[in-house]
Amino acid sequence: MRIYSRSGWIESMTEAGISEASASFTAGGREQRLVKLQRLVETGHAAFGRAFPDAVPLAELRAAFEEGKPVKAAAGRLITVRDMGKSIFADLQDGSGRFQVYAGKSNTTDFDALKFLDPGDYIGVEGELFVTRAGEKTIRIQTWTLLTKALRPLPEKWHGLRDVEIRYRQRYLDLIANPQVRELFQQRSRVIREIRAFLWERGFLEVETPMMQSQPGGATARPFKTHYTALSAEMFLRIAPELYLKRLLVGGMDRVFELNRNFRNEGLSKTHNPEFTMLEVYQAFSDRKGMQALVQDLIAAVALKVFGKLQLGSPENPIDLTLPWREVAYRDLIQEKMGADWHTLAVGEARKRAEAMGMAIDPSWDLGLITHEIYEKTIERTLQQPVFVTRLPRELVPLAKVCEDDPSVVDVFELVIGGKEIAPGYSELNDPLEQRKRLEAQAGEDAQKVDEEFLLALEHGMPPAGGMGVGIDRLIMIFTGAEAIRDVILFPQLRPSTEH
RNA sequence: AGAGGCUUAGCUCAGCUGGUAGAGCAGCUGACUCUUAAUCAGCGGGUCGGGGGUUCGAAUCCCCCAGCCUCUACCA
Repeated sequence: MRIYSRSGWIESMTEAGISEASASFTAGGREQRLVKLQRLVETGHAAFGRAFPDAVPLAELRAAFEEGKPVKAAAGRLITVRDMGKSIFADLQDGSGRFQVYAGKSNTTDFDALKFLDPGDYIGVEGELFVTRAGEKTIRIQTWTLLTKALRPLPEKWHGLRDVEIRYRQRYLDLIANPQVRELFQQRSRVIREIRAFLWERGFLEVETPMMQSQPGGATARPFKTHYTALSAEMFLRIAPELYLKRLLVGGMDRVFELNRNFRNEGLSKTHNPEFTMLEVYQAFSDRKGMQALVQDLIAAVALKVFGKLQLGSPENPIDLTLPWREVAYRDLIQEKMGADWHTLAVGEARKRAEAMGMAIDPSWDLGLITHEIYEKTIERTLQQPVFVTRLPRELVPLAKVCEDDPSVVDVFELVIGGKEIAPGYSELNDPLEQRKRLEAQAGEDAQKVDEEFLLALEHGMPPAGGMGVGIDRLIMIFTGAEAIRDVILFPQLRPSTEH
């Protein structure tokens, strides 16, 4: 018998020697499921169903439950099936949750064909609501429709899916098997929506600037290279949108933001994925202080909207986002941790102390570099609660204005939460002559060239402005207590695999 | 990119000093009209990540390769 041969599944069954007479069942259940699919088709069910409109989300059925109420349409994936002969209980799962369904030989149409269903299949049902003796809210199925036959079994129902490689490579299985994973990504989506809503309400315009750039800039990072055939040009995936967003400030777009991906050709770690989501915000006539206020209001407001509270993080690393957040100058923070005399030390003495802390210090480094190494490697990770570290050494930030009272430091903040850098913000440098000097000084060491078109834009006049960026993936980690960035990215970068 | 660890059935995991590969869940057959990790009886399922070596004999010891994890490096 040949049914639905277009996709070739009947052929593969034939090749595998599977027929009605001799079902040579093998592990994994795929062949059995192909046979069951064939049986379902023979009893008049569409192999793979079409639209099943008006299906009520299962969570709504639960919320508006009334004994005896008819259910015109509900649909979902069979998760568990408890077959008791003339009576079958099963759990149906859709995007909103799970709901038990019941089929009885005396009250369900086409009852016998239910035996050909498996966990993983999608069905649509019609029936009525009732409560079982055990008190479980349930749909009594009157009629049912096969929507999709799953040819592969689900992951184990009790232990769930633990194998991290499968969880990331086949995220759909993770989402099916682990409800908390699905919930986390729902939260992520809501966070992003609330960020947009917050900024929109304050008059910011969302824009999209090039991801493919001939001159990557706005950060110091190794870019991904690609080739544009039509232009015969080498292109780069952007490492930051900053220089384009500033061109928009020059163009008179006073309040802009972009919420999108950046790409950096760097290694993987618990806190690094090569493509990551970044929010960048620019506001004309503002400055570092204004952005600091904006970012803390933004993060606290979004946390309240999505999670309903400001106490987040994990039990091991609780985080309290109650406002206002601490602000401390870089220099003072170093003194607090390293001793009041730190900034007056001779380089040799500083190196000795750093090495005594177990740090590897390059002999050529000056006091500033040694200090920053200590900040990044030991101090930053101890900053659990939100803190704005301000007044960083100017060498570290070439795109920011220097402080009025001390030109050796720049008017910036670095927001640290949970020991991780979450958001930098600056009083943006709008002096094109000074900007050129700073970029050239930095370009000297690296292969990174000066972006002449950006400087040309600045020469047309950029209003004084504050700017900031928020690492969205890391923010989600803080909010949800996730310990690895891969747990907040649906498809994190993995090495290409040829197996299976 | 460097160091260490891990890889056994579809899934979760046992497998001791080398001696014919195990369990639970999933699957198959049967029983059962209120189960919910359904239960009961029976059955099938493996290139032990891949390749090579040592050995009478390798999941187990050695070498190479691959993937994953952790740390380090580049960075947010």
